[in-house]
Amino acid sequence: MVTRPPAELERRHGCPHCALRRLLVCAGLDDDAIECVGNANTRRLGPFRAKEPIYRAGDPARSAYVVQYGVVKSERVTADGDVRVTGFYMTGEFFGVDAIGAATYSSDAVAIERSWVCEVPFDSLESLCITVPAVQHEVLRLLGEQIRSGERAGLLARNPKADTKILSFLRSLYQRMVRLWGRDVRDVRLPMRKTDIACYLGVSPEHLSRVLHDLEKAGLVRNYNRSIEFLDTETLGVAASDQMD
Amino acid sequence: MVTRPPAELERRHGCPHCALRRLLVCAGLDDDAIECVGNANTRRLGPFRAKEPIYRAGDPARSAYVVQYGVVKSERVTADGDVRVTGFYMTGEFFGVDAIGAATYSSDAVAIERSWVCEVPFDSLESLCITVPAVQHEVLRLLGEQIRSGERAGLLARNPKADTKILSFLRSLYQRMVRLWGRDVRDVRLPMRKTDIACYLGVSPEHLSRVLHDLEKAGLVRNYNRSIEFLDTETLGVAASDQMD
DNA sequence: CGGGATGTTGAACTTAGTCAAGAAAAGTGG
DNA sequence: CCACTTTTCTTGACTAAGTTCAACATCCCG
Repeated sequence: MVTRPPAELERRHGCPHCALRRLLVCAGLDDDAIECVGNANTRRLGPFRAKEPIYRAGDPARSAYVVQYGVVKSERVTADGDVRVTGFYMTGEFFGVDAIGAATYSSDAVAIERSWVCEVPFDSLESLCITVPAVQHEVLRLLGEQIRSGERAGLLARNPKADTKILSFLRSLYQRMVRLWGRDVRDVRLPMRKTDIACYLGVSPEHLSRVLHDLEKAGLVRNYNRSIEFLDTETLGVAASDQMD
Repeated sequence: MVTRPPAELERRHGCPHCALRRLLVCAGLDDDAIECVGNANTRRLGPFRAKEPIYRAGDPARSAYVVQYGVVKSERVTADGDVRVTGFYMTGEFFGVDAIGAATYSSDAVAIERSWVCEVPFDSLESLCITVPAVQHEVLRLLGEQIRSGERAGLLARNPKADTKILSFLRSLYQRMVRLWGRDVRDVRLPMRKTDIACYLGVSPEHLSRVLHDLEKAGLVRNYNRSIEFLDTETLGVAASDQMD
């Protein structure tokens, strides 16, 4: 059964076709053009409870998704048999896009907290691209952005210093949250487990714990048991060029 | 001045519009449809000599490229001021695709050895996508593949064990070369410098040297000064599922 | 045939992972 | 709402791994 996400978020990102709508607005289309999005087979799914999968590795890949409200992580089993988190997705962000042109998803997508998502079938998207060139342009831009953000993440991961990786991760997450909420938020708390962050960064949980302890002593963050709060937004928010590596 | 790459390669990948042509053949188009590719503004560039840039970070991003013959690397300066290699591209592979929808390139693309490339302007590609839906489909598939390969590289990079990273890197490179040459090659030699590989993997050159030494003792590779030769193709060529992490 | 770039080797040092035990939350069920 | 179990996180001591520094060998290019 599908219920609705909290009212405030409903106002901000709430239309059932939020994903495509935002895409189209970016593409500079007028209301008439946007109307035809109603024909696309997008639909809202949820709520997913914490730990509930949206899709699993091996499922036939048919749609991308946008987080409408909540937080989703993707993870996969590596060849050695360990699990590794491959991404975190917050309100308004796409996931599953990496499955375009693949037969099946290569990772699980799992809700971290109570979440709603908007499903965007690949074939609907594709036909919409053919109909409306501006949408195609916007979709290509989106895919390019995906490639770039993946590259940034890879660059971050290759940095041998764990401290740098962790700080960069916090920084980029902070920036995403500021972009999302549109204001300078200080009391933002990360919803994901520390183990997930450690797993994402390829760092041992113990070491992450120690580094966070140091960052707390330095006054940059406050270290809760289940989450992290940003304190020194000056240092964390510095220029986007610093966010990589 | 533009001369032509070696004759054998000319036969295999030689048409001036090789990139799009291959794309279209994959898309299942007939010769008539492929004919119209001639209208796209693709052109062959080269030869670039070793260390000569194809584009630089900050240049306005207008085209993707396909390596027609040779090897190209991409690299960028990180926030800390070190240089890091972000990718290697061999004959038939795309690079610069990550700049789609961006104002400028974010990395340098540099020839590693004498190379020819085929330029594919973004706007030509985009209008071709609008004209021929099958091309659009194929381009989306290509971008999806780019995202996935970036994800695989990131996963590899996050593996804490340097040995695993190095072996995975060799393995995936070996598989790419087999795919490229279409036969089981044993005497394949990697064209890039060891320092480049170390830099790409985020490992010190010294450590890479030691690991390669061990791999040579184990009979997996032969370790030349400027390059690496694959010996134990059995172990290196194992199932594609092993190539990540 | 130099001279600069590239690669190798060894030793000391630094960093991060592992193991094990304990503390703090969060979920669970009465 | 409270006690109990489970999960998640922290802390400390130890160990393994990789970096750094320095010296040397080798190769390639002009």
